[in-house]
Amino acid sequence: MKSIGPGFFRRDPVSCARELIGCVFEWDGCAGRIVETEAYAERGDEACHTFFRPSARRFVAEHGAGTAYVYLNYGMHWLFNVLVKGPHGCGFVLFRALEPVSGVEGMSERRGTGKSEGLCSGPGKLTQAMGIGGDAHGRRFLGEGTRGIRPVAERVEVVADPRIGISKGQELPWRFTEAGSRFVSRKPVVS
DNA sequence: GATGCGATTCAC
DNA sequence: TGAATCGCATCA
Repeated sequence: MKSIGPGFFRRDPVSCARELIGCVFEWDGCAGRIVETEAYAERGDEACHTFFRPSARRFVAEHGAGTAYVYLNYGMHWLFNVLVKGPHGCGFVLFRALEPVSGVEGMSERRGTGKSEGLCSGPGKLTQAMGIGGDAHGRRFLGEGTRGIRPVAERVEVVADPRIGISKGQELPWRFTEAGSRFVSRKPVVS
């Protein structure tokens, strides 16, 4: 079975984020089509952790492309990123929403709800549904055991619009969603 | 050891 | 639309 390796993440973060739409993210028996991502760039992006956190800059320096960057937000939500290290710049791809494919029962259990549309429609909900926590931080996961990413099976139409929930860098259209998907955290702004 | 804040979520 | 929520990074 073909799957995406670390080489996929040795390019620029924006291309990675866009091209991950439609891929299938697998994590310990759960899987979902990636329908929403965001790109963050190490340089020149005020919204990126590297802009204001020395520890994030250290993380980039000390880890390889394809490593998981997981952190706790609002004191309660784990957010899952993949480290990108390209020749022209590094950064992260934030996984924001999935269309559940398998392991849906486990997802519902962890989320405490039965509706499939809202199971992974947000970065915090996604990690809770998949059972991803801080123990994944700094770990490689591509092709490791039951974890990995499968490439797109069919062509998908991708929409770009501004990233969500940030106070700086809003001018960059670095949020990517599958056109018309009902599984995204919010419908993209029509521009 | 103290402080401030946030790449969210859910209920109203 | 608004408030909860609290661990972590950062700085003193």
